Amino acid sequence: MARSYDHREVESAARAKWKKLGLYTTDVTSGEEPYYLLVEFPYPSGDLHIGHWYAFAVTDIYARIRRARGQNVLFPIGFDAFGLPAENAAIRNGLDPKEWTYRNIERMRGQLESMGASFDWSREVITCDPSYYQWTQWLFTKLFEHGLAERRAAPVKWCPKDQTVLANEQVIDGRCERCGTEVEERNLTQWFLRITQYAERLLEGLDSLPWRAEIKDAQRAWIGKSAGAYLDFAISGHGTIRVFTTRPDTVFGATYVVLAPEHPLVGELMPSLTNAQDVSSYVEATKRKTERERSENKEKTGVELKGVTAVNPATKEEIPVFVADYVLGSYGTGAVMAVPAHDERDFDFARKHDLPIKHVVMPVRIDEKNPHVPGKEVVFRTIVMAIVRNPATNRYLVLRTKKPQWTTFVIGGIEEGEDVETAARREILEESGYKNLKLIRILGGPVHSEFFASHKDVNRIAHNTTIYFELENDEAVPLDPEEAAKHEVDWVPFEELTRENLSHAELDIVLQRLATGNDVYTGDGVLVNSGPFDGASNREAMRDIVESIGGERTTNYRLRDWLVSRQRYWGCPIPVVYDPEGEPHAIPAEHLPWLLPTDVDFTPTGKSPLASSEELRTRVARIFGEGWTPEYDTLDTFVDSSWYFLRYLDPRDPDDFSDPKLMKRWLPVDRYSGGSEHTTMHVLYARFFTKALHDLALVPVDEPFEERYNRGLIMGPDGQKMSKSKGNVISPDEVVAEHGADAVRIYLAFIGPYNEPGSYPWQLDGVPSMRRFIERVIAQCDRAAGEVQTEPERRGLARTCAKITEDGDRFKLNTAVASLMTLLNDFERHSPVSKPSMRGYVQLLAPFAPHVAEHLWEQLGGTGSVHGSPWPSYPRELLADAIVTIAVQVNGKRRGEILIAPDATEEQAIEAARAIPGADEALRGGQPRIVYVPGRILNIVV
RNA sequence: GCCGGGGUGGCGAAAUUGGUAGACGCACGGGACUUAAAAUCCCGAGAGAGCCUAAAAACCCUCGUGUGGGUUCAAGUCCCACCCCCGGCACCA
Repeated sequence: MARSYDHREVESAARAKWKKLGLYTTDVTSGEEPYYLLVEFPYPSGDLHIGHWYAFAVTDIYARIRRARGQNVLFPIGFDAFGLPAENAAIRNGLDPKEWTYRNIERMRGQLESMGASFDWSREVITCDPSYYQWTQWLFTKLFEHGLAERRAAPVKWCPKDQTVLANEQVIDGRCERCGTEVEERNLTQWFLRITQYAERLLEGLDSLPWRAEIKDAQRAWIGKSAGAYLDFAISGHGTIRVFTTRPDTVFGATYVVLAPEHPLVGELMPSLTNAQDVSSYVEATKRKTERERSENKEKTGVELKGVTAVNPATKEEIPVFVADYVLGSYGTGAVMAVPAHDERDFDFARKHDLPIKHVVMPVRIDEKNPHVPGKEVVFRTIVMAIVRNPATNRYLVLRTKKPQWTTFVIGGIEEGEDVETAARREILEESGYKNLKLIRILGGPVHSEFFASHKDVNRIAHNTTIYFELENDEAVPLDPEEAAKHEVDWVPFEELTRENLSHAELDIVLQRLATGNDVYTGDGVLVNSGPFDGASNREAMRDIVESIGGERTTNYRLRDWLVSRQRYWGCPIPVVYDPEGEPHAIPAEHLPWLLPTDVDFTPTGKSPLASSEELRTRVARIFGEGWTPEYDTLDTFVDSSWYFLRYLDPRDPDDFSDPKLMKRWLPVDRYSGGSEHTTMHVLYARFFTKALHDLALVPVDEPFEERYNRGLIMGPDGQKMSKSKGNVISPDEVVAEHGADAVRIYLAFIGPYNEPGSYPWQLDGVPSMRRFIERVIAQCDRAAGEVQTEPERRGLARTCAKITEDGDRFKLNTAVASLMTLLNDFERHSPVSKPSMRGYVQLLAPFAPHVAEHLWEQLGGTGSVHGSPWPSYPRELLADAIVTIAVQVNGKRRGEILIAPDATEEQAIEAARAIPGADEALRGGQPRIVYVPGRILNIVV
């Protein structure tokens, strides 16, 4: 008989006991099996939501499992406490951001404690506290001294509502990440951290990290490495334009050059232009557009720079120069060579502006039905293939040849001096007699195909250009009898133009061009129209082409330098002052922390509120002298969170940002758990900080996080994202008050695997069902009797203990909970269970339901705290079953099962299987093949 | 569009990495207790046929892990093609 329990009483008693025992204060200096478990610290918004519970309660379970296994676990907590909401509260309600923040922290501490989480509160860090940001500032000055922080003018994203600069990462679809306002572009002098210097190492470092593919790939995409080359295009009388391209192999096909509107050369060339007016109004119009408008409009616009031309360094041809906003000023050199035949964007632009399209890479099709015959002569031909449609019947012209039994389109060689269309018309007339044809279009560039031409007994390599005609009428001249004897003319519907019916290996590519009108070929192949490189593989020729035209092989990254200046009050002041000449100087360590002034006006003006502080100005003058001026901007809050895991090791140290000995012992963080939204920003920044500080000999490791897991998302009961407007928000405080923290903890662990992102709807019956489970455990403890453990009890405990250990390490706490439930089911079937066994059970339960476990531990006569008692180590032989059930199959189909020792011999298994009629029958007939996997399966194959 | 992750009962999910598919839980059905209900406890359950029956159960058979093919004694798991959902990136040359 289960009884209800008063979770309030049990929880407060347990927490009081832990506090008295000081159970969760980690001694970081004792070196026994240190394990650093980190979870992203929260922003003190003032209210703990269910997502926080999911983040902290489930990781707490794992911290407790590790501790129970005898390890010294560091599981710290703190607050990422600088940020916009505090300032908004100040602007809107006239509150002091500091007071607002600390009040929220106070409130959230209480809520976090209601989880029963085993945080070591003595190591709490608060990023807005001067004792913390002093070291954020100090680290910034170190980066500055080593050239990793620099000040430069740059076009920056500006949010007109928040009156601040945004990092690229904070712009989502051209809108401010926070308030959704469309962002503008402004040119300001700003502080940057030079993360791009670490692009390659940030990329390489990923290779050896055991993270999930989706995390690594997201970071790789963010870094966006591409190998290519710089090529220089001479401009008539104006030096050169340097372009970046990943496809230098296509330079022979570059038919124009495009500059981004921001490109400095546009201004320089302006005086030489005959259409300077048009060009400058285009550039101005682009500037006025938001990022969003620019990318929304997929129609490619642009203006030719009339009066200047560029010279293609490969062909020496003069080609036009354009300015167009489909080229980004911020990537590569801000200029591209346009190869419309082999680049989708250039193709769109060329079509729109009627620019020449020159094909230089041919796709390759080898006819596997008709491959080259070794030893035969190889004959090369340039040919044309004509697709002719009769619009009246909607059928296509094919020839059925007799000698090799082929069905083909009209096909033939292009003769000296002939163009593609003339050759095609001639061949159509000769082979089919039709003469009134309307040219529709040429289907892209030539295709390189290889096949064996049996009628000529030669291996053929053909460069085949396909041309598409429609029949104007079916007037035809009679065929030459010799020609007519060779083949017969037929008309077939489109559906019959398949690889089965036609002999062209290049059919797929031709039909796709016909159907989609998209002639761009971006793949690899054989070069053509490329001078000395004709016939070579484009990949293999890449290096030589770059060399031959004096280009420079290089690598480009999508990653940009990290803009850290914010025109905000509630952030870490950038520790810099300017001398009378305006040169920046790092503030010396003795003046740190460089305090945030308090005499400021928060009203947004487009400038940092710090600029309104009289105290800051006089402070600078007093310390540095007359004429010296302060830096008014504050740091992006991502800077604060890029090193907090270092501070946790030595949070109160007044003389250093962390302790070198402790860093050596505890780093890297063993496991870091957080939200997938931080994969590309926070985690990348923290990795960058670690590498940079490692290079300055300040941090012993090169990578901060050994393991990184992104947790899933808790959805509302309706499967939708929780939001106040949808009315599907679950308030953890209410659920906890009703059912108790332990039930909520178990439910969150049980809801799904924690080692993968995903979304889990909140099931309303979920928490009560876990409560029921807890009450069944209580009932079982009440019933416990006797001091002698039975063998099955010990086996069950050993197995469950092993399962929790294994599943915990994979962060699959859902199946760990299931194993506890399974064991309880077993115990209930064999009730009563001995007291030592129930004590063992309560130990295994303790990480999941720490309060009630403490209560039961006392009730069962356990000494001290259950959380101070490491799990007993169960002998390995308890894990192996003496007898297992294995399936018996006949020809792979299950016919029954037998009970047998896991190490039984094949003979014993077969003997046992004779009891199963189907198996017995199979064993009797002839010589069955036996597949026996001990402990798993017996398969009889007849 | 590109990259990544997925698709298993009514639902959340398991499956030792090729070896009894659906553990564990929710919801559901039946029963016990109760004057009754709630709570609790016991039993059942992927789908479908067959057999036995007054009806059921046991039992046995077939099908079954998005779709279609393949490899294998054996496929949720491996290979090929395709469909759908989720996440990231997206005019990055």
